[in-house]
Amino acid sequence: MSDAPQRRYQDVAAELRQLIRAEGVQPGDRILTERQIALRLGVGRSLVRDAIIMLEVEGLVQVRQGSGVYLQEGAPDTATAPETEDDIGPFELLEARMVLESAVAGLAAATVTKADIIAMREALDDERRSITEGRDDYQSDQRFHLLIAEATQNGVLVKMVSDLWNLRNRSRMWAQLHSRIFDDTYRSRWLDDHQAILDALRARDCARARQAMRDHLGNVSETLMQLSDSEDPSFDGFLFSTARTARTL
Amino acid sequence: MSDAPQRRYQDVAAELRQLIRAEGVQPGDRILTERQIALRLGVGRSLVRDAIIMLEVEGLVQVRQGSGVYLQEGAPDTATAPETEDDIGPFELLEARMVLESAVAGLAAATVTKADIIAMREALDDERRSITEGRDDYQSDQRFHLLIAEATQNGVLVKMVSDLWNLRNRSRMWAQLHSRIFDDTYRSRWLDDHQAILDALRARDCARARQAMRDHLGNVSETLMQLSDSEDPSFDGFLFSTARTARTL
DNA sequence: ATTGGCAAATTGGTTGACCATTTCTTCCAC
DNA sequence: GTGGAAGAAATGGTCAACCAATTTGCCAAT
Repeated sequence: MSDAPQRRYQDVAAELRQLIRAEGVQPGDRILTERQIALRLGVGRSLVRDAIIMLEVEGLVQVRQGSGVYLQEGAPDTATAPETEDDIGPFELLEARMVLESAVAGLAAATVTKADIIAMREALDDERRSITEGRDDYQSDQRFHLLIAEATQNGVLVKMVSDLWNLRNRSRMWAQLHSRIFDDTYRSRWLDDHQAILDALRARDCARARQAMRDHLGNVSETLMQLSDSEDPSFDGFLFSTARTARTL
Repeated sequence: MSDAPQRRYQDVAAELRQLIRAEGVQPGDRILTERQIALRLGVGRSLVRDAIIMLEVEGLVQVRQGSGVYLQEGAPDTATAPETEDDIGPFELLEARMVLESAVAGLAAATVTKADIIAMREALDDERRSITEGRDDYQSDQRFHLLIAEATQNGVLVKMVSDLWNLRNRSRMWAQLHSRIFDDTYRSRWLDDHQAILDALRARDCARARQAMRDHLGNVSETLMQLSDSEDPSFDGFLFSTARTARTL
């Protein structure tokens, strides 16, 4: 995707998370006031407000006017989950997609409607066109996967799949890996995978849909693995063997 | 959980989503400027900025200084997914948890360490204490489920499970349902479920762990179904039969 | 000693002016 | 006519001052 330099409030949010952990704030407790934080981090208060809104949307804190900012009850330990902001490894992401999307595909096979099938077929036509025209565009790919989630009629599942794609689109490492794909052979293969998934959905065969999605993401993983440079210190392939995941699904 | 009146920027964000849809903005296009939106909606620009940050964190838009605000490529159709802000039905959420957490449990069985097991056992001890002391507190329940996700060593999966619990904790309808649980029998039963999951994880039995998690959430669903008033117009149980889901997993 | 209410302090909310960056326009040199 | 540089316009970023809601604590009335 395009450039998009990080916005400053995101850095401040990261510092703020760290600060919350350092202060040993417990869930339900009040954290420092906006003014104190601004002073402490040496930034303006509006920047702190922006950062707090980010943490609020993420569900980490709760804001009450006239009272203060409170650490949300039941928030994951700030000590154990600091990687929200770190860049996410492609294979870590693929493993998560394998876990979620194959189960979603299985469910979708039980709930898919004729209209869903038609929309999916259009997405695949679009993808085929994209490949032959040499467009470097993953719109239709993403659209196909989202349509599967939408077929479950479950808004929460749609949001989760959508979130995963957002993570991918924002990942530095993924963009880096993606830039190495100069061969359209891969995309054709993935299109075949998609067709197989669609066929399974049309047949309303849950087990086959699940298996087809698993195979597809396994293929993607394999391709990316070949393209990866295992010498890169941030290479995370060895940690997330999709073979391991496939065995447990 | 406590009161927490909605913050104004969230309303503005909702209006802004609607505005984007009404204007027919396509992914990749630039939306109205902050000043135009402020004028259009009759609010201050800072409020618009706050709303935009929310949409940015949600992955719907992208902000570029000096240039404008752009609709993120590959964002889910603003027309088809307006329910992000609506309250989420308990059974819709339970179905999503069934899909995700059972797969996560299966994977965790392959990756769990001794330290993980110990931490989980402590969480269950805490839960047992919580029940006998009559504390009305779901901290240890949530903690147990999060520990399972953490055992996969996959930060993305941890974040997804954590997000699901956040949704639950913020759900009006869930709070309403929860307030009807006056009988500790349910919680004891769920504790037994948890123990069964832990046993499967200790045995590193993927299939059994998956099944135990599925059964557990099935039990929760059944209990809530009995507590539900099917006359309530917002009752969504009929839409999300967990039997349907269980068949496909 | 308890309680009710009032006032001050604290806290987040809002506004408007100004800053930094990007984009668009214009005009001149070639 | 074309290319490019300069500058004007537009856009998001930041800040400081002020506003509104909430909490706290004191003090008088009971």
